[in-house]
Amino acid sequence: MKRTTIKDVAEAAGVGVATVSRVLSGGSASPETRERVLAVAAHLDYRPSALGRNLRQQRTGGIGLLLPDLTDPLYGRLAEGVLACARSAGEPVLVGSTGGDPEQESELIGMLLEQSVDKVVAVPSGDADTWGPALRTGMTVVFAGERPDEPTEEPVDDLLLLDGLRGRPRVEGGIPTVLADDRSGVRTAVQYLKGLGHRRIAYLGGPGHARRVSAFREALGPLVDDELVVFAGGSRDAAYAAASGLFQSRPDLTAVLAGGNQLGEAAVLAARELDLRIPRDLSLVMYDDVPWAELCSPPLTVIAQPAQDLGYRAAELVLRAGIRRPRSVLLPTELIVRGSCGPRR
Amino acid sequence: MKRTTIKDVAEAAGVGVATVSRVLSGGSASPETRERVLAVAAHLDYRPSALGRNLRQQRTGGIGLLLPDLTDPLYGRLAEGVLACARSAGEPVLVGSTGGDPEQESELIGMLLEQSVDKVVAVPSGDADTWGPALRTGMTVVFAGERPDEPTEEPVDDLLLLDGLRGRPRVEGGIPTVLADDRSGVRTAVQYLKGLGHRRIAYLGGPGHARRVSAFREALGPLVDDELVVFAGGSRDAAYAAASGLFQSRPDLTAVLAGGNQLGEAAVLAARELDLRIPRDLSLVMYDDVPWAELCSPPLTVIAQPAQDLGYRAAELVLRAGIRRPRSVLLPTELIVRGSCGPRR
DNA sequence: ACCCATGATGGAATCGTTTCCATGAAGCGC
DNA sequence: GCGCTTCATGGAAACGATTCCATCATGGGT
Repeated sequence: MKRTTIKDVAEAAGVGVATVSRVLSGGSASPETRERVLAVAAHLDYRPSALGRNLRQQRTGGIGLLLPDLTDPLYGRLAEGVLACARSAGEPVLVGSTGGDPEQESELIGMLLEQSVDKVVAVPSGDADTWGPALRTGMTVVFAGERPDEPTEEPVDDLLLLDGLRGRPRVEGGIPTVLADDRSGVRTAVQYLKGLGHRRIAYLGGPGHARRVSAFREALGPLVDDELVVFAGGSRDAAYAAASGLFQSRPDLTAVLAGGNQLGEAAVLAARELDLRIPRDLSLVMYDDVPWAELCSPPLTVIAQPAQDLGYRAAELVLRAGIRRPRSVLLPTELIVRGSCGPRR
Repeated sequence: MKRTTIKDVAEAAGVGVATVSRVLSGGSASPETRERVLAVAAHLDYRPSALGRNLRQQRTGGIGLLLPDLTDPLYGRLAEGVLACARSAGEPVLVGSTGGDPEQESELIGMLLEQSVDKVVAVPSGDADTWGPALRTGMTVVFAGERPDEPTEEPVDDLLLLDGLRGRPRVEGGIPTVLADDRSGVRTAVQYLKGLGHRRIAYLGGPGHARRVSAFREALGPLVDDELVVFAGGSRDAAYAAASGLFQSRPDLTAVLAGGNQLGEAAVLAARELDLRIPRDLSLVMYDDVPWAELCSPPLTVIAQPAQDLGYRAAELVLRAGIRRPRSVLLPTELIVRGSCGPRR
């Protein structure tokens, strides 16, 4: 049950190991030697061991993928994107799910470090401190879908960051990031709701929503009401509690923008529980298009992000790093109007 | 930017590399040496390279995870289970998504082989041929959630297999498998529907549903109508087409069991399109509980599988293999009654 | 006082691959 | 025919860890 090594192939073909290695990695060799080696290798079903190669070359092929939760369809799609890109490049993918916890994230980074994985795509939960060690050892990191919260949230800062997206060094230390254009997505949704006559619009947010919230405030302008911007923790229960609390404390609101699909779920559930009819009593726009949005009755109006592309592009960036200095990318979002929004009652 | 190696630690601590290795892996060493080495290692932020270790030990820690599609919440949960178990064991996880295609599965197995991953949890798409190479090289494989289709589907065979679940060698060559108890899940659902008075009950199935279908036939007994057992390919479109075709060709059916959440989705959509009201015109039971099942209106009655446990147990088995010869496991399913089933109209 | 057991320690081999370098042969121009 | 270049080729080093084995010191028993 021993693995066949390059040495076995070399012996069987009557050549040296160096020659086998060259043939297999495309180096120069005489046609007849090449043919013989190839034949023998195929016959012995030889597969070069990635372990030996990586150890020698001081680089592990393979990319790491860190995200908060594979259960969330958004991240599931993102992961599929990364997997698709990695597969076409023939690279293995190591995944870890952080549960949104910076500490677990940090632990998982440690594991990747131990595995000598030097290319990572991450939906970050932690901040600069969490990612410092990774960067210091020379890991190539690309963030996808999220970006570590900035210490300050002033609009001017955010504008600078957007500017950075067009090529300037990033505030986080130049980590390239693939994001959906939340700003424009939120703006479109808010304007749509405004156009329907809504004035008291709430934002139901989760962790890491600094960008979306600031876009929300900006789009709403003078209409913004701080009481209508609420945050829930990461869990389903917290989301439900937040939604329910919001609807009960402010029965005057007529529209709500849920910042993620779990929050949207919570909003639908809470509304049903409180006998608020959608869209008659309450208009709802949910961030992220998921299959069940169409199954809901009424079907939910959503802001769709190209989740799979997010992952694919991020993986592309991380693989190309070194060849070309990676730049950040902003992908478009789309407002998909279904049936969960109506005119202000 | 060079990695700090065991040699660096050894020099800095004024000892030999062997001593460092021993200290770090719990071998014997004098207290003061141990302390000094530990201090130096911590100070240099030393992490042993998994590459070196694995190469030497001829075994890669780390487990491979192969499943059809991370986008499907069922597999997402299963993956989270595997990840949770792996994390608690400190093992990295390599994932691949096969798209349900045996050829891609085979390719991914090849990649795992190259990476010297010798422990794999898989939701298999291919058959014995696909998995032969993996087994021949001594990989420890555990199947989860699915089992490769048997060449024959005779009930007697199936009974033998169930028997096998209690500990006898399996037909596939003894690969341990962690399954949800589909047989009992389907039976419960069918009896529930029968109890509501339904007689013409359809099964809407997908690839790899041999077990569920045979359980369905068995539970339905003489009521079974071959025209009411339809299969769709893996895609959403195929599922929708199958559901729509079924409803149109047999308007006399009064209940349907959808064999997976994508099929359930398709059924809800098709029913809506054809103006069939659930549950008035049509009762629906869906396999697998997903968050949106509760959001649907009416909320869907489902057969819940412990997807996360499936993954966790499978990972446990694959990690324990060698210590204890792994046995197959059957986990219970549960019928969750919500609002999508009514009495026969 | 001597010898043996015990335990700490470091050197060196090893895992499978890539890659540098030396060797030898062959081809070519003069 | 000689010397040069060019090319195929194989030996050996290197990667970073573990582990076998030899060495050395110490301590206890006789």
